[in-house]
Amino acid sequence: MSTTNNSYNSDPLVPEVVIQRLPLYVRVLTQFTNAGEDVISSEQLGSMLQMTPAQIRKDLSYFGRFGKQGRGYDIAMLEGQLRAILGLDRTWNAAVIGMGRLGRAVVSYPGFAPEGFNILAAFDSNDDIVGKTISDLKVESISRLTKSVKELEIKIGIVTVPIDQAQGVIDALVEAGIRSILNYAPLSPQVPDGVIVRGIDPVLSLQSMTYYIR
Amino acid sequence: MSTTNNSYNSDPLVPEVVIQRLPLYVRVLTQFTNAGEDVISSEQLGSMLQMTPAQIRKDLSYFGRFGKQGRGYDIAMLEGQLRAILGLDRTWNAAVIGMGRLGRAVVSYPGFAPEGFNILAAFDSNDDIVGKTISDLKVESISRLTKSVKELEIKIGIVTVPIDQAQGVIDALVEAGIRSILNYAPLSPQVPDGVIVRGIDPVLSLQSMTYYIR
DNA sequence: GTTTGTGAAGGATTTCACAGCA
DNA sequence: TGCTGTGAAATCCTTCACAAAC
Repeated sequence: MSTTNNSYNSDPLVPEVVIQRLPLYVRVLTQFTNAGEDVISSEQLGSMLQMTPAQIRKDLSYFGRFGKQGRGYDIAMLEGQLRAILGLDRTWNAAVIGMGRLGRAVVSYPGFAPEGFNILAAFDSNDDIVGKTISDLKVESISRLTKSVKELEIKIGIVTVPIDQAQGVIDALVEAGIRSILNYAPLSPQVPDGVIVRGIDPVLSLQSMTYYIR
Repeated sequence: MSTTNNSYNSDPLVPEVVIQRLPLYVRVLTQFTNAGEDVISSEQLGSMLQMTPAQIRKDLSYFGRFGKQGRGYDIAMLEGQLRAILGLDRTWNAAVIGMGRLGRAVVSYPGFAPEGFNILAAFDSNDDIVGKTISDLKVESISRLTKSVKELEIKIGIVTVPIDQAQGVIDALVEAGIRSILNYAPLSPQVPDGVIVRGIDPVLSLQSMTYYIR
């Protein structure tokens, strides 16, 4: 996918792969709530996600005992628990760096805010763009990154600059104290331990699919 | 990730995880070629990608013996071999289904064509959009999907419709003979064995990062 | 009867460590 | 000497299978 790119694991007690599946569970639970259901079994969850019921039960068992034998899981309760575990029971402030075509698409994407991810700042290195307002965001110079990150309590950096600027921007984000980066640039950046980078790279996803259809 | 979402594995002799890393190697090798280098060691590749040299050597050993002891790998040769293994030594035709905001961003993204992925057709269910030309593509009705997929030899479907239409569109793609789908809709679709789906979902990526910074 | 939670088993992946070659 | 290729060891992850709970 795009693709995930990370090596940091703050808590080896819970495998990274498990953490990455929890949002999938949250998503299915939300769908079931909207469909008016109350209770769901690991069997049902598994068939929605094309995975085994045992894996779902094992994943959940890292965090507690959420189900009732003979019945299954209370959907609303489980969704709430998982959201709390993932830190989704609050909002998160993000900044987008790079306001070209991609950055504009990202700030106007309507899928972030409903999930609690608020893009509060936009940055660019190009003086022709700095100062303009795009999707209600006043574009700032990258030199103001550290200042704005502090003032706005930004915890997530979204990198949408061209590839040749990406490592520099990521260095600047790390310098500014950001520990979570969503990277749209097609490279694997170097980051210190403790900083998590997830890559969004459709080309990489396509390039591994072709192996199976070639 | 974005995020990857797949369960099909046509050749269990080579683990899926290995296949997914090969495009990363290709990308780094391309960078090194552009930087004028001739030879690279597993140590160097590993430090670029923040992974162990042993893993890289083991991954490559599934496909052959590409290196020279005491020296490393010839960059151009290794890149060529990996591209051939992945099926990247040819072009691939793709169709985008859903020409709203996201679909327009995808067809105008300049990163696909240089890597050999050509978007040759665009579809939408909305009659107000069908017939319009967007980025040189005449938008067709979804009812023409099967016909156009055959005529244009399209092998990859890129799904950018709203969530409530996504499963239906994916069913139609499978029906039309497509076995590789890049899915931008935020759901885990049901697909038969033999069809590969990779999901591009920035929200899912963010939702697992917050666990580590909460 | 149904379904969870979980040790134990099994399988997959990564890392080690070193023989062999340039 | 330097670095690959690879069996063997170690680690990690998934699945099994069943006692316990409803």
